[in-house]
Amino acid sequence: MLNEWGLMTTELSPPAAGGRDSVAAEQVVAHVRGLIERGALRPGDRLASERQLARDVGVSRPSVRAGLRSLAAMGVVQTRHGAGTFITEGPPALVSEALGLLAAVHGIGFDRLFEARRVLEVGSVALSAERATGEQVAAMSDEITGMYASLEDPQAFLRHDVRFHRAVAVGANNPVLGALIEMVASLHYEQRRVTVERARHQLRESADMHRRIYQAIRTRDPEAARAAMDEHLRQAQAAQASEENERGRA
Amino acid sequence: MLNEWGLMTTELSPPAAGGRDSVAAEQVVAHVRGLIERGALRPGDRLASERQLARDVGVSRPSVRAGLRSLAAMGVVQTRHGAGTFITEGPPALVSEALGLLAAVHGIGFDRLFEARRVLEVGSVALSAERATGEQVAAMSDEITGMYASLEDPQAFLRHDVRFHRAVAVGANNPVLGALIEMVASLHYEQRRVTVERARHQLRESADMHRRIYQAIRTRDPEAARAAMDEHLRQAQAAQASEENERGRA
DNA sequence: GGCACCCAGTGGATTGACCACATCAACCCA
DNA sequence: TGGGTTGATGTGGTCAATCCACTGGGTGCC
Repeated sequence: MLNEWGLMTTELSPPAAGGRDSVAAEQVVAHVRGLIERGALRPGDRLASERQLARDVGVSRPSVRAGLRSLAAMGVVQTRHGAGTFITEGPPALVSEALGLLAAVHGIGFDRLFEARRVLEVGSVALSAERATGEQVAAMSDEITGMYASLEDPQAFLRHDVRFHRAVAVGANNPVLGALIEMVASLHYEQRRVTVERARHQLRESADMHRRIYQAIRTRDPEAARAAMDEHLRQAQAAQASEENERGRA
Repeated sequence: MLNEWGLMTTELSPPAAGGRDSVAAEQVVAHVRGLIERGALRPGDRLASERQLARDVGVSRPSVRAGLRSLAAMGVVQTRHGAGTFITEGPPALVSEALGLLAAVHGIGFDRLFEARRVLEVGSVALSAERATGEQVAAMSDEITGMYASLEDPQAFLRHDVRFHRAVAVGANNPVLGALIEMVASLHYEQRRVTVERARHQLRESADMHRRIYQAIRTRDPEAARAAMDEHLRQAQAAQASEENERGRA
């Protein structure tokens, strides 16, 4: 699919992307992809055993394992020792480890990651204000309530925070945006588990901020929702940055 | 790292040893990740040979290959037969095949993909209007010029189209956004190579549209840039959708 | 009927061997 | 002397055979 570089190889700009990998393993990937595209494999379904796949595709078992490992690294399948290999279940999700490694390789700072998240979530909240169902809006409301109820428990507060943002993404009814947001945001969660403890006194302010976002969605006002989310994330980014600096001095 | 496992294997003699999942290959990934995070591996660098890595990490060569295959599937490394394994060079990029498979598994339509791209590019063009360097703006201008010069050559036009959008993403100076946009947009290119041929008579209109985006960036007007890009992509999405329908009837 | 156990099937990992490819240096010929 | 050829060497790609660890369900015992 991506191999049509005939379009773009004209200059240096595009990723050189030459190295075509192993044929045998790619045959396995193509085989599974075919089954998926034909609808023969759905989320949660179990693939044939490695030994059986080897016979089906006509390659050795190590090659089958290589192909399945590629699919697993892309988050398409999950393997359970002794049980089998299964199409990944649950909401569409990309492997955030890939983004983490990409950031490490290119020395990408936390601010750039946060900025990308802001673009995604600001766009997403506008869609959510336009088309979130009553049920989805109610789910957001629940998390806001949970935040106000957890002002003395940072870890619980963070849990509701995360789930509110997830609910907003779900309300946008776009699984691609949802997967992208989750991939970027998941790189923040770990760090925030630490920082939220020291931000105890800011929890009320944060809850108010989230409530403003919620109300904009509730009243179907995309522009207000966009503005509120933008302000919230800019503020959160600044807070995280100052935390970063303090840790740097310590 | 190795000592830890050495201890465990000695204790493995009694059948009670606690189970670990798929360790060997992950050790390789962790090893390479460590080298990257320590700055010992930079883009373009060659990793140690598989046989050497096997000795370094203390696992077999197939396990090394499994780990490297995971990293390759995530786009972190590229393997060249007979030459070695290298840290992926060029601008930061994610593997779009993963997104394609994700879309196939969950039956995600083209409109959702296009919508995600719109969110990303609209946000990106605003940043680009704020902070693109003179050199970057000039690069965009070149592509606009190229588009007007290629009104009779759809394939060349498309090349400039793609490169203009890339230039805008680069101007945003956010490698994460750039990688995300490229991942989503690359799923469109293949299809557009076909559709652009039949849209010959719309090329001038498309060029005008792009020029409007460019001028908004040139005059440092993020809101105008955002609006122009939004309109452009909504229109492109609609055009593609109608093409889709026609192909369905044919 | 309930429980423990066992076993067939599955993925995980290793060894060893062989093949295909890329690279470069030594070589040979013009 | 110069340039093309060729071979050695090291690399990744593939395979076969084998054993280990785990899961899940069935079987037999209590």
